[in-house]
Amino acid sequence: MIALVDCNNFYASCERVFQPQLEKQPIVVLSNNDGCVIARSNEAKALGIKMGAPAFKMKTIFDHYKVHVFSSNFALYGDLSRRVMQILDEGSPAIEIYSIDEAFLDLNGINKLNQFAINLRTKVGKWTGIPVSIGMAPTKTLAKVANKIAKKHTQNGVFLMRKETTIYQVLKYIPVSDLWGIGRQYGKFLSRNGFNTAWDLVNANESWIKSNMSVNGLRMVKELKGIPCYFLEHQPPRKKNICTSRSFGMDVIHLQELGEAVASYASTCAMKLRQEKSLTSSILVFIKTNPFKNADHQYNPCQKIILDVPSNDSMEITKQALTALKNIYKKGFSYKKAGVIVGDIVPQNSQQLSLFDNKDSFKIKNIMSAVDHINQKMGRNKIRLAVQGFDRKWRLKQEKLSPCYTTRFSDVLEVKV
DNA sequence: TCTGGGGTCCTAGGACCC
DNA sequence: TCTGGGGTCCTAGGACCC
Repeated sequence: MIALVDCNNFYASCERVFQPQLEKQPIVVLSNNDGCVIARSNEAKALGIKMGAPAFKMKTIFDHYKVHVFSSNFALYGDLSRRVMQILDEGSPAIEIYSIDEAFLDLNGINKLNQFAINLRTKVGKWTGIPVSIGMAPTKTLAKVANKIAKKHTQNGVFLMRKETTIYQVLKYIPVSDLWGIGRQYGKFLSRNGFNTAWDLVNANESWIKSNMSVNGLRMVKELKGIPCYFLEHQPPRKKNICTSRSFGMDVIHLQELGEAVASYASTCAMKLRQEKSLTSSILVFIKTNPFKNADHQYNPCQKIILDVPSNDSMEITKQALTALKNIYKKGFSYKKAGVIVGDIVPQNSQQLSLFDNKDSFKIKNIMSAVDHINQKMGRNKIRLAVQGFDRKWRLKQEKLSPCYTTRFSDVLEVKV
């Protein structure tokens, strides 16, 4: 048996932990640059605020219903996530952290499943302030279904789906588009072909499913029938690509400022590579104009540079990224977004050296680990490359940012007695 | 004024090799 | 009359997830 633990309205719940007066109040959290709604409390959902809605179009509703609006505070969400996952890890035989707010648990050897889940949920709530829902079933896909029921149709936030009769009964009420692995396109496609509920898929012709929805669709159907096709991954697999990109808070015109942004994203990619103990062999830089400004000329170029020797050195990766940027930059456009993607990633310990490379890689490695160490201790970007700039006018818009209650000393709550 | 960021996997088709 | 069989690698496009 597998459990899926999912934090309810995670980002919105995080904002509420340190502001309990917001209990029962509508809350939304906006994407970077205060662009779109990416999380909503139940009260905000009830007001009809849609996921992904552009914030500027919702302003009247926000004002009228006194919705509490937050910029995203990933330092806070990441830290609370880490705390929730730690509790789940300690309380179960094995865990796969699936995303910032979800984890699969291996339930092997646990007897009273319902009681176990209720206790776990209470503990997470008490220790972190984050409400979670827990669904339990024989496969990951079914655990996802069970979780949905737990969240929407139970008092205690826990739902166990084990007996075949229970499972099939539930599947008759689940629309195909609610299933894990069915997105917009497959949802429409299946409905055109007469499949409405998950139960219809259980009874579908498997070879038709495979030829129309690839092997992934087939796996999903098998999992609905209780045959496991996806297993717990105890160690996160090495990433194949790492991307750092942002929209700008304002239009950026000059190469200089664009360069600061690209240099910053490149150094962040290099830092993420070092965290993963990986090296990249290719660096892709892209810049984009604003696609919503129809009247403006659009220009969305990219360039990829292949490295002779795989690297995770910030200086090297940034230098290459800036070369690519200079190649694609054109005057006369207003740029809205830029990004760096590193790919062809290999493990740090299997670096293919070059016969003609005369860099002192040992020295560079020491520099980078000293920089990482200082930045970890003293705050992000305390030590950085000068090309990353100092004004950073292109920075994100974050007008409603909450304090980093748990990760920054100056933001720790004060209690007056 | 104003519209996010970060990933994975699969398949088909085109190129190449022997 | 009529043109094999077995591979690899790369890319673009399309689907999905959070």
